[in-house]
Amino acid sequence: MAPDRNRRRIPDATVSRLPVYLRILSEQGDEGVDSISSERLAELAGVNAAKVRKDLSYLGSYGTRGVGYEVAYLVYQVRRELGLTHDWPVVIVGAGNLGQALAGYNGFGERGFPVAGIVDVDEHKVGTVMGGVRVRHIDELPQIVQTKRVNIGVIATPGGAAQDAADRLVKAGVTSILNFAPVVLSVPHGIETRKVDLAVELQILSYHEQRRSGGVAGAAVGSNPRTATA
Amino acid sequence: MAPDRNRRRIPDATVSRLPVYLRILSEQGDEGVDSISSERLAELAGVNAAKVRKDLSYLGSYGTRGVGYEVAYLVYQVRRELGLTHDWPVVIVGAGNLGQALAGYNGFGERGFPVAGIVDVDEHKVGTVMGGVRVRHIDELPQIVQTKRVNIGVIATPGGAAQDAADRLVKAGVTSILNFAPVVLSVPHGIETRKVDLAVELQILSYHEQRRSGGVAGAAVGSNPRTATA
DNA sequence: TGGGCTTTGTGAATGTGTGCACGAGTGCCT
DNA sequence: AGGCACTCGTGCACACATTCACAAAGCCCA
Repeated sequence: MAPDRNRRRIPDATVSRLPVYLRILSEQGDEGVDSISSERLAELAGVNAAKVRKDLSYLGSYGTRGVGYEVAYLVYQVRRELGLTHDWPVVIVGAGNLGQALAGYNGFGERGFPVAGIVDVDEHKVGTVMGGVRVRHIDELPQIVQTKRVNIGVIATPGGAAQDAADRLVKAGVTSILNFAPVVLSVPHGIETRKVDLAVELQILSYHEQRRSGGVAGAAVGSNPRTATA
Repeated sequence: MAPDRNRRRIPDATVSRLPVYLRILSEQGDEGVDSISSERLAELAGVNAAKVRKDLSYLGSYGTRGVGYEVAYLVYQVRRELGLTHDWPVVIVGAGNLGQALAGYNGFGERGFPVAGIVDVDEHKVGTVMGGVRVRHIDELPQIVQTKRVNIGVIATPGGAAQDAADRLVKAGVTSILNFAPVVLSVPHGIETRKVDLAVELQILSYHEQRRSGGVAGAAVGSNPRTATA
Protein backbone atom coordinates (compact mmCIF):
# COMPACT_ATOMS: atom_id res chain seq x y z
CA MET A 1 0.00 0.00 0.00
CA ALA A 2 1.00 3.61 -0.50
CA PRO A 3 3.33 2.54 -3.27
CA ASP A 4 4.76 5.70 -4.78
CA ARG A 5 2.61 7.99 -2.76
CA ASN A 6 5.79 9.90 -2.04
CA ARG A 7 6.18 11.55 -5.38
CA ARG A 8 2.54 12.46 -5.52
CA ARG A 9 2.06 16.20 -5.79
CA ILE A 10 -0.52 17.56 -3.41
CA PRO A 11 -2.67 20.46 -4.65
CA ASP A 12 -1.84 23.84 -3.10
CA ALA A 13 -5.35 24.28 -1.80
CA THR A 14 -5.04 21.00 0.05
CA VAL A 15 -1.61 21.82 1.47
CA SER A 16 -2.98 25.01 2.93
CA ARG A 17 -5.74 23.10 4.70
CA LEU A 18 -3.63 20.27 6.10
CA PRO A 19 -2.25 22.42 8.94
CA VAL A 20 -5.80 23.19 10.00
CA TYR A 21 -6.76 19.55 10.04
CA LEU A 22 -3.59 18.80 11.93
CA ARG A 23 -4.32 21.26 14.69
CA ILE A 24 -7.86 19.96 15.10
CA LEU A 25 -6.75 16.36 15.08
CA SER A 26 -4.11 17.08 17.69
CA GLU A 27 -6.67 18.76 19.91
CA GLN A 28 -9.09 15.89 19.50
CA GLY A 29 -6.30 13.47 20.31
CA ASP A 30 -5.50 15.37 23.48
CA GLU A 31 -9.13 15.18 24.47
CA GLY A 32 -9.03 11.44 24.19
CA VAL A 33 -10.83 11.05 20.88
CA ASP A 34 -9.54 7.93 19.14
CA SER A 35 -11.46 7.99 15.91
CA ILE A 36 -13.04 10.74 13.85
CA SER A 37 -15.25 10.87 10.78
CA SER A 38 -14.73 13.17 7.83
CA GLU A 39 -18.08 14.70 8.73
CA ARG A 40 -16.97 15.69 12.21
CA LEU A 41 -13.56 16.84 11.11
CA ALA A 42 -15.17 18.94 8.40
CA GLU A 43 -17.46 20.54 10.94
CA LEU A 44 -14.58 21.47 13.20
CA ALA A 45 -12.53 22.78 10.30
CA GLY A 46 -15.42 24.73 8.83
CA VAL A 47 -15.35 22.99 5.47
CA ASN A 48 -17.22 20.43 3.41
CA ALA A 49 -16.90 16.74 4.33
CA ALA A 50 -16.18 15.65 0.78
CA LYS A 51 -13.34 18.12 0.67
CA VAL A 52 -11.86 16.64 3.82
CA ARG A 53 -11.99 13.16 2.35
CA LYS A 54 -10.47 14.25 -0.92
CA ASP A 55 -7.74 16.18 0.85
CA LEU A 56 -6.87 13.24 3.05
CA SER A 57 -6.98 10.87 0.13
CA TYR A 58 -3.96 12.63 -1.33
CA LEU A 59 -1.96 11.33 1.60
CA GLY A 60 -3.13 7.78 1.06
CA SER A 61 -6.03 5.61 2.12
CA TYR A 62 -5.73 6.07 5.83
CA GLY A 63 -9.38 5.86 6.75
CA THR A 64 -11.59 2.89 7.53
CA ARG A 65 -14.92 2.71 5.77
CA GLY A 66 -17.83 2.62 8.08
CA VAL A 67 -15.66 3.87 10.94
CA GLY A 68 -13.63 6.95 10.15
CA TYR A 69 -10.00 7.90 10.69
CA GLU A 70 -7.85 6.86 13.59
CA VAL A 71 -6.80 10.19 15.06
CA ALA A 72 -3.29 9.31 16.23
CA TYR A 73 -2.36 7.64 12.99
CA LEU A 74 -3.73 10.44 10.87
CA VAL A 75 -1.88 13.02 12.95
CA TYR A 76 1.29 11.11 12.25
CA GLN A 77 0.63 10.93 8.51
CA VAL A 78 -0.24 14.61 8.17
CA ARG A 79 2.81 15.60 10.17
CA ARG A 80 4.98 13.44 7.99
CA GLU A 81 3.55 14.87 4.80
CA LEU A 82 4.05 18.43 6.04
CA GLY A 83 7.61 17.64 7.04
CA LEU A 84 6.88 18.22 10.71
CA THR A 85 8.66 15.09 11.92
CA HIS A 86 11.48 17.33 12.99
CA ASP A 87 11.86 20.99 13.98
CA TRP A 88 12.50 23.74 11.49
CA PRO A 89 14.42 26.53 13.16
CA VAL A 90 13.62 29.97 11.79
CA VAL A 91 15.52 33.22 11.82
CA ILE A 92 13.68 36.52 12.12
CA VAL A 93 14.98 39.61 10.36
CA GLY A 94 13.78 42.83 11.94
CA ALA A 95 13.45 43.41 15.67
CA GLY A 96 10.75 46.06 15.56
CA ASN A 97 7.24 45.76 16.87
CA LEU A 98 6.37 42.77 14.76
CA GLY A 99 9.70 41.02 15.14
CA GLN A 100 9.33 41.29 18.89
CA ALA A 101 5.85 39.91 18.84
CA LEU A 102 6.89 37.00 16.66
CA ALA A 103 9.89 36.20 18.84
CA GLY A 104 7.67 36.30 21.88
CA TYR A 105 4.97 34.19 20.36
CA ASN A 106 5.34 30.78 21.94
CA GLY A 107 3.17 29.20 19.29
CA PHE A 108 6.16 29.12 16.98
CA GLY A 109 8.38 26.96 19.12
CA GLU A 110 5.50 24.79 20.24
CA ARG A 111 4.57 23.99 16.70
CA GLY A 112 8.03 23.01 15.63
CA PHE A 113 9.51 26.32 14.53
CA PRO A 114 11.93 27.44 17.24
CA VAL A 115 13.40 30.90 16.82
CA ALA A 116 17.07 30.26 16.09
CA GLY A 117 17.85 33.92 16.05
CA ILE A 118 16.60 37.43 15.50
CA VAL A 119 18.68 40.08 13.77
CA ASP A 120 18.42 43.78 13.04
CA VAL A 121 20.48 46.48 11.38
CA ASP A 122 20.02 48.84 14.30
CA GLU A 123 23.04 48.68 16.63
CA HIS A 124 20.89 49.93 19.47
CA LYS A 125 18.67 46.89 19.35
CA VAL A 126 21.56 44.45 19.21
CA GLY A 127 22.05 42.77 22.55
CA THR A 128 18.54 43.33 23.87
CA VAL A 129 16.53 40.21 24.56
CA MET A 130 13.18 39.45 23.02
CA GLY A 131 11.15 36.40 23.87
CA GLY A 132 14.20 34.74 25.31
CA VAL A 133 16.31 35.38 22.24
CA ARG A 134 19.12 37.90 22.06
CA VAL A 135 19.02 40.26 19.12
CA ARG A 136 22.14 40.06 16.98
CA HIS A 137 23.46 42.17 14.17
CA ILE A 138 22.27 41.38 10.69
CA ASP A 139 25.84 40.75 9.56
CA GLU A 140 25.79 37.65 11.72
CA LEU A 141 22.97 36.22 9.65
CA PRO A 142 25.12 33.81 7.61
CA GLN A 143 26.67 32.44 10.74
CA ILE A 144 23.34 31.87 12.43
CA VAL A 145 21.90 30.20 9.36
CA GLN A 146 24.90 27.91 9.04
CA THR A 147 25.37 26.88 12.63
CA LYS A 148 21.70 26.46 13.42
CA ARG A 149 20.88 24.80 10.10
CA VAL A 150 18.15 27.32 9.33
CA ASN A 151 16.12 26.87 6.16
CA ILE A 152 13.31 29.31 6.84
CA GLY A 153 13.61 33.08 7.22
CA VAL A 154 10.97 35.50 8.42
CA ILE A 155 11.03 39.11 7.25
CA ALA A 156 9.58 41.53 9.78
CA THR A 157 11.24 44.70 8.58
CA PRO A 158 9.68 47.86 7.21
CA GLY A 159 8.86 47.66 3.50
CA GLY A 160 11.93 49.57 2.45
CA ALA A 161 14.31 47.08 4.00
CA ALA A 162 12.51 43.92 2.96
CA GLN A 163 14.21 43.27 -0.37
CA ASP A 164 17.62 43.70 1.19
CA ALA A 165 16.61 41.33 3.96
CA ALA A 166 15.49 38.80 1.39
CA ASP A 167 18.76 39.10 -0.52
CA ARG A 168 20.74 38.56 2.65
CA LEU A 169 18.63 35.59 3.67
CA VAL A 170 19.04 33.95 0.30
CA LYS A 171 22.75 34.59 0.25
CA ALA A 172 23.03 33.10 3.73
CA GLY A 173 21.44 29.91 2.45
CA VAL A 174 17.79 30.18 3.42
CA THR A 175 15.44 28.57 0.93
CA SER A 176 12.01 29.60 2.22
CA ILE A 177 10.86 33.03 3.26
CA LEU A 178 7.81 34.23 5.12
CA ASN A 179 7.39 37.92 4.35
CA PHE A 180 5.40 40.28 6.54
CA ALA A 181 6.53 43.42 4.74
CA PRO A 182 4.09 44.97 2.27
CA VAL A 183 6.39 44.46 -0.69
CA VAL A 184 6.60 42.01 -3.55
CA LEU A 185 9.93 40.29 -3.12
CA SER A 186 12.07 39.25 -6.00
CA VAL A 187 14.04 36.11 -5.26
CA PRO A 188 15.96 33.54 -7.31
CA HIS A 189 14.09 30.65 -8.82
CA GLY A 190 13.65 27.83 -6.38
CA ILE A 191 13.25 30.00 -3.31
CA GLU A 192 9.81 29.60 -1.82
CA THR A 193 8.14 32.72 -0.50
CA ARG A 194 4.86 33.41 1.21
CA LYS A 195 3.49 36.80 2.06
CA VAL A 196 1.31 37.93 4.93
CA ASP A 197 0.13 41.49 4.53
CA LEU A 198 -2.02 42.81 7.34
CA ALA A 199 -3.14 45.85 5.39
CA VAL A 200 -4.24 43.69 2.48
CA GLU A 201 -6.42 41.60 4.76
CA LEU A 202 -8.06 44.69 6.19
CA GLN A 203 -8.62 46.12 2.73
CA ILE A 204 -10.35 42.95 1.66
CA LEU A 205 -12.65 43.28 4.65
CA SER A 206 -13.16 46.90 3.74
CA TYR A 207 -14.30 45.84 0.29
CA HIS A 208 -16.99 43.65 1.78
CA GLU A 209 -18.05 46.29 4.28
CA GLN A 210 -18.35 48.89 1.57
CA ARG A 211 -20.35 46.48 -0.55
CA ARG A 212 -22.60 45.70 2.37
CA SER A 213 -23.35 49.32 3.10
CA GLY A 214 -25.23 50.32 0.03
CA GLY A 215 -22.72 49.33 -2.61
CA VAL A 216 -20.48 51.58 -4.61
CA ALA A 217 -23.27 54.08 -4.94
CA GLY A 218 -20.48 56.65 -4.80
CA ALA A 219 -20.47 59.76 -6.92
CA ALA A 220 -22.70 59.25 -9.93
CA VAL A 221 -20.74 56.58 -11.68
CA GLY A 222 -23.03 56.29 -14.67
CA SER A 223 -21.37 59.09 -16.53
CA ASN A 224 -17.68 58.99 -16.19
CA PRO A 225 -15.84 62.06 -17.32
CA ARG A 226 -12.55 62.41 -15.51
CA THR A 227 -13.77 65.34 -13.57
CA ALA A 228 -12.75 65.43 -9.96
CA THR A 229 -9.82 63.08 -10.00
CA ALA A 230 -8.70 63.94 -6.54
CA MET B 1 -21.40 52.49 -20.68
CA ALA B 2 -20.58 51.07 -17.26
CA PRO B 3 -24.29 50.75 -16.73
CA ASP B 4 -24.69 48.84 -13.51
CA ARG B 5 -21.08 48.48 -12.72
CA ASN B 6 -22.08 49.04 -9.13
CA ARG B 7 -23.72 45.73 -8.57
CA ARG B 8 -21.04 43.84 -10.39
CA ARG B 9 -19.49 41.17 -8.25
CA ILE B 10 -15.73 41.13 -8.38
CA PRO B 11 -14.06 37.70 -8.15
CA ASP B 12 -12.39 36.95 -4.82
CA ALA B 13 -9.04 36.37 -6.45
CA THR B 14 -9.23 39.82 -7.99
CA VAL B 15 -10.29 41.49 -4.75
CA SER B 16 -7.26 40.03 -3.02
CA ARG B 17 -4.96 41.50 -5.66
CA LEU B 18 -6.46 44.97 -5.80
CA PRO B 19 -4.75 46.10 -2.58
CA VAL B 20 -1.42 45.10 -4.06
CA TYR B 21 -2.04 47.08 -7.22
CA LEU B 22 -3.18 49.98 -5.10
CA ARG B 23 -0.01 50.10 -3.08
CA ILE B 24 2.14 49.95 -6.18
CA LEU B 25 0.10 52.57 -7.96
CA SER B 26 0.33 54.87 -4.95
CA GLU B 27 4.08 54.46 -4.83
CA GLN B 28 4.39 55.12 -8.53
CA GLY B 29 2.23 58.19 -8.16
CA ASP B 30 4.44 59.47 -5.37
CA GLU B 31 7.45 58.99 -7.61
CA GLY B 32 5.87 61.21 -10.23
CA VAL B 33 4.75 58.52 -12.65
CA ASP B 34 1.63 59.70 -14.48
CA SER B 35 0.82 56.75 -16.63
CA ILE B 36 1.48 53.03 -16.35
CA SER B 37 0.98 50.04 -18.62
CA SER B 38 -0.47 46.73 -17.54
CA GLU B 39 2.88 45.22 -18.43
CA ARG B 40 4.78 47.42 -15.99
CA LEU B 41 2.19 47.12 -13.25
CA ALA B 42 2.24 43.36 -13.66
CA GLU B 43 6.01 43.31 -13.33
CA LEU B 44 5.89 45.32 -10.11
CA ALA B 45 3.12 43.20 -8.70
CA GLY B 46 4.75 39.95 -9.69
CA VAL B 47 1.89 38.73 -11.82
CA ASN B 48 0.85 38.24 -15.42
CA ALA B 49 -0.06 41.30 -17.52
CA ALA B 50 -3.25 39.77 -18.85
CA LYS B 51 -4.32 39.14 -15.30
CA VAL B 52 -3.79 42.78 -14.41
CA ARG B 53 -5.88 43.91 -17.33
CA LYS B 54 -8.66 41.46 -16.54
CA ASP B 55 -8.62 42.43 -12.88
CA LEU B 56 -8.83 46.12 -13.69
CA SER B 57 -11.53 45.55 -16.28
CA TYR B 58 -13.86 44.47 -13.48
CA LEU B 59 -13.73 48.03 -12.21
CA GLY B 60 -14.58 49.45 -15.61
CA SER B 61 -12.73 50.52 -18.72
CA TYR B 62 -10.36 52.92 -17.09
CA GLY B 63 -7.38 52.42 -19.38
CA THR B 64 -6.46 54.05 -22.65
CA ARG B 65 -5.46 51.76 -25.49
CA GLY B 66 -2.05 52.42 -26.83
CA VAL B 67 -1.16 54.36 -23.69
CA GLY B 68 -1.91 52.62 -20.42
CA TYR B 69 -3.63 53.68 -17.23
CA GLU B 70 -3.53 57.12 -15.70
CA VAL B 71 -2.07 56.42 -12.28
CA ALA B 72 -3.94 59.02 -10.23
CA TYR B 73 -7.28 58.15 -11.74
CA LEU B 74 -6.76 54.43 -11.31
CA VAL B 75 -5.73 54.90 -7.70
CA TYR B 76 -8.97 56.72 -7.15
CA GLN B 77 -11.03 54.00 -8.78
CA VAL B 78 -9.38 51.16 -6.90
CA ARG B 79 -9.75 53.01 -3.63
CA ARG B 80 -13.38 53.60 -4.34
CA GLU B 81 -14.01 49.98 -5.20
CA LEU B 82 -12.28 48.81 -2.04
CA GLY B 83 -14.26 51.23 0.04
CA LEU B 84 -11.18 53.19 1.01
CA THR B 85 -12.68 56.59 0.36
CA HIS B 86 -13.09 56.93 4.08
CA ASP B 87 -11.37 55.49 7.14
CA TRP B 88 -12.45 52.27 8.77
CA PRO B 89 -11.63 52.39 12.47
CA VAL B 90 -10.77 49.00 13.93
CA VAL B 91 -10.84 47.66 17.45
CA ILE B 92 -8.26 45.17 18.63
CA VAL B 93 -9.16 42.48 21.13
CA GLY B 94 -6.18 41.15 23.04
CA ALA B 95 -3.31 43.29 24.30
CA GLY B 96 -0.65 40.60 24.35
CA ASN B 97 2.43 40.46 22.20
CA LEU B 98 0.58 40.55 18.95
CA GLY B 99 -2.02 43.09 20.00
CA GLN B 100 0.79 45.40 21.05
CA ALA B 101 2.58 44.98 17.77
CA LEU B 102 -0.59 45.65 15.81
CA ALA B 103 -1.44 48.73 17.84
CA GLY B 104 2.07 50.02 17.33
CA TYR B 105 2.11 49.30 13.64
CA ASN B 106 1.68 52.65 11.96
CA GLY B 107 0.84 51.02 8.68
CA PHE B 108 -2.70 50.53 9.91
CA GLY B 109 -3.54 54.15 10.49
CA GLU B 110 -1.67 55.26 7.40
CA ARG B 111 -3.67 52.95 5.22
CA GLY B 112 -7.02 54.05 6.52
CA PHE B 113 -7.53 51.73 9.48
CA PRO B 114 -6.98 53.79 12.63
CA VAL B 115 -7.01 51.86 15.88
CA ALA B 116 -10.15 53.05 17.64
CA GLY B 117 -9.38 51.01 20.69
CA ILE B 118 -7.68 48.00 22.15
CA VAL B 119 -9.22 45.88 24.87
CA ASP B 120 -8.21 42.98 27.08
CA VAL B 121 -9.70 40.87 29.85
CA ASP B 122 -6.62 41.27 32.03
CA GLU B 123 -7.17 44.08 34.54
CA HIS B 124 -3.42 44.54 34.83
CA LYS B 125 -3.12 45.55 31.22
CA VAL B 126 -6.00 47.98 31.36
CA GLY B 127 -4.73 51.52 31.48
CA THR B 128 -1.35 50.87 29.93
CA VAL B 129 -0.67 52.59 26.65
CA MET B 130 0.27 50.81 23.44
CA GLY B 131 1.07 52.58 20.24
CA GLY B 132 -0.59 55.70 21.53
CA VAL B 133 -3.78 53.89 22.47
CA ARG B 134 -4.84 53.19 26.02
CA VAL B 135 -5.87 49.63 26.76
CA ARG B 136 -9.41 49.37 28.05
CA HIS B 137 -11.37 46.56 29.59
CA ILE B 138 -13.16 44.20 27.27
CA ASP B 139 -16.49 45.07 28.86
CA GLU B 140 -16.16 48.48 27.27
CA LEU B 141 -16.16 46.91 23.84
CA PRO B 142 -19.80 47.75 22.99
CA GLN B 143 -19.26 51.34 23.95
CA ILE B 144 -16.15 51.69 21.83
CA VAL B 145 -17.79 50.07 18.84
CA GLN B 146 -20.83 52.30 19.19
CA THR B 147 -19.19 55.64 19.75
CA LYS B 148 -16.37 55.17 17.26
CA ARG B 149 -18.61 53.55 14.64
CA VAL B 150 -16.37 50.51 14.36
CA ASN B 151 -17.24 47.86 11.79
CA ILE B 152 -14.03 45.83 11.85
CA GLY B 153 -12.64 43.88 14.76
CA VAL B 154 -9.23 42.26 15.09
CA ILE B 155 -8.76 39.23 17.30
CA ALA B 156 -5.28 38.98 18.76
CA THR B 157 -6.01 36.75 21.72
CA PRO B 158 -4.75 33.25 22.49
CA GLY B 159 -6.70 30.52 20.75
CA GLY B 160 -8.75 29.67 23.79
CA ALA B 161 -10.22 33.15 24.06
CA ALA B 162 -10.83 33.75 20.37
CA GLN B 163 -14.37 32.43 20.09
CA ASP B 164 -15.46 34.47 23.08
CA ALA B 165 -13.83 37.52 21.56
CA ALA B 166 -15.68 36.89 18.32
CA ASP B 167 -18.98 36.52 20.13
CA ARG B 168 -18.42 39.77 21.97
CA LEU B 169 -17.42 41.59 18.81
CA VAL B 170 -20.49 40.40 16.96
CA LYS B 171 -22.76 41.27 19.85
CA ALA B 172 -21.20 44.72 19.99
CA GLY B 173 -22.12 45.26 16.36
CA VAL B 174 -18.96 44.49 14.43
CA THR B 175 -19.60 42.92 11.02
CA SER B 176 -16.10 41.99 9.86
CA ILE B 177 -13.42 40.16 11.80
CA LEU B 178 -9.74 39.64 11.16
CA ASN B 179 -8.65 36.66 13.23
CA PHE B 180 -5.05 36.00 14.20
CA ALA B 181 -5.86 33.20 16.61
CA PRO B 182 -5.31 29.65 15.38
CA VAL B 183 -8.96 28.70 15.67
CA VAL B 184 -11.84 28.32 13.29
CA LEU B 185 -14.40 30.87 14.41
CA SER B 186 -18.08 30.23 14.25
CA VAL B 187 -20.02 33.40 13.56
CA PRO B 188 -23.55 34.24 12.44
CA HIS B 189 -24.33 34.33 8.77
CA GLY B 190 -23.46 37.66 7.23
CA ILE B 191 -20.40 38.29 9.36
CA GLU B 192 -17.27 38.38 7.26
CA THR B 193 -14.18 36.77 8.71
CA ARG B 194 -10.62 36.38 7.52
CA LYS B 195 -7.95 34.38 9.23
CA VAL B 196 -4.23 34.90 9.40
CA ASP B 197 -2.44 31.99 11.00
CA LEU B 198 1.30 32.33 11.31
CA ALA B 199 1.83 28.69 12.13
CA VAL B 200 -0.11 27.63 9.05
CA GLU B 201 2.11 29.74 6.83
CA LEU B 202 5.22 28.21 8.33
CA GLN B 203 3.82 24.72 7.96
CA ILE B 204 3.15 25.34 4.30
CA LEU B 205 6.76 26.40 3.89
CA SER B 206 7.78 23.31 5.82
CA TYR B 207 5.90 21.17 3.33
CA HIS B 208 7.90 22.62 0.47
CA GLU B 209 11.17 22.34 2.34
CA GLN B 210 10.50 18.73 3.17
CA ARG B 211 9.58 18.06 -0.43
CA ARG B 212 12.71 19.78 -1.62
CA SER B 213 14.96 17.74 0.60
CA GLY B 214 14.48 14.35 -0.91
CA GLY B 215 10.74 13.98 -0.59
CA VAL B 216 8.83 11.97 1.97
CA ALA B 217 11.60 9.40 1.98
CA GLY B 218 9.95 7.73 4.92
CA ALA B 219 11.52 7.35 8.34
CA ALA B 220 15.08 8.56 8.01
CA VAL B 221 14.30 12.22 8.20
CA GLY B 222 16.88 13.06 10.80
CA SER B 223 19.43 14.09 8.22
CA ASN B 224 19.10 17.66 7.12
CA PRO B 225 20.88 18.08 3.81
CA ARG B 226 22.42 21.47 4.23
CA THR B 227 25.75 20.93 2.66
CA ALA B 228 27.13 23.76 0.64
CA THR B 229 24.07 25.66 -0.40
CA ALA B 230 25.99 28.87 -0.96
C1' DT C 1 -23.28 -16.41 7.81
C1' DG C 2 -25.68 -12.81 5.91
C1' DG C 3 -28.02 -8.44 5.90
C1' DG C 4 -28.15 -3.76 7.23
C1' DC C 5 -25.92 0.40 8.61
C1' DT C 6 -22.15 3.48 8.30
C1' DT C 7 -18.45 6.03 6.21
C1' DT C 8 -14.71 6.12 3.03
C1' DG C 9 -12.66 6.94 -1.60
C1' DT C 10 -13.34 8.68 -6.05
C1' DG C 11 -15.48 9.46 -10.87
C1' DA C 12 -18.03 12.95 -12.92
C1' DA C 13 -20.11 17.49 -13.03
C1' DT C 14 -19.84 22.05 -11.92
C1' DG C 15 -17.62 26.33 -10.67
C1' DT C 16 -13.60 29.46 -10.42
C1' DG C 17 -9.23 31.24 -11.94
C1' DT C 18 -5.44 31.78 -15.42
C1' DG C 19 -3.19 32.86 -19.67
C1' DC C 20 -3.07 33.20 -24.60
C1' DA C 21 -4.11 35.52 -28.59
C1' DC C 22 -6.15 38.88 -31.11
C1' DG C 23 -9.50 42.51 -32.38
C1' DA C 24 -10.28 47.30 -31.34
C1' DG C 25 -8.97 51.86 -30.04
C1' DT C 26 -5.53 55.55 -29.48
C1' DG C 27 -1.59 58.50 -30.28
C1' DC C 28 2.29 59.77 -33.08
C1' DC C 29 4.88 60.57 -37.11
C1' DT C 30 5.37 61.51 -41.89
C1' DA D 1 -4.79 62.18 -44.10
C1' DG D 2 -2.94 57.82 -43.77
C1' DG D 3 -0.20 54.39 -41.84
C1' DC D 4 2.21 52.43 -37.97
C1' DA D 5 3.31 51.14 -33.32
C1' DC D 6 1.45 50.39 -29.08
C1' DT D 7 -1.64 48.74 -25.40
C1' DC D 8 -6.18 47.79 -23.65
C1' DG D 9 -10.25 44.72 -23.23
C1' DT D 10 -11.97 40.18 -23.74
C1' DG D 11 -13.43 35.57 -25.96
C1' DC D 12 -11.79 31.13 -25.52
C1' DA D 13 -9.42 27.14 -23.95
C1' DC D 14 -7.24 25.11 -20.39
C1' DA D 15 -6.09 24.15 -15.52
C1' DC D 16 -7.35 23.90 -10.93
C1' DA D 17 -10.71 23.45 -7.13
C1' DT D 18 -15.12 22.22 -5.17
C1' DT D 19 -19.12 19.52 -4.64
C1' DC D 20 -22.19 15.76 -5.56
C1' DA D 21 -23.39 11.17 -5.60
C1' DC D 22 -22.61 6.45 -5.25
C1' DA D 23 -20.19 2.00 -5.26
C1' DA D 24 -16.91 -0.32 -2.38
C1' DA D 25 -15.60 -1.75 2.05
C1' DG D 26 -15.76 -2.41 6.75
C1' DC D 27 -18.35 -3.30 11.35
C1' DC D 28 -22.01 -5.25 14.12
C1' DC D 29 -25.62 -8.09 15.37
C1' DA D 30 -29.10 -11.66 14.85
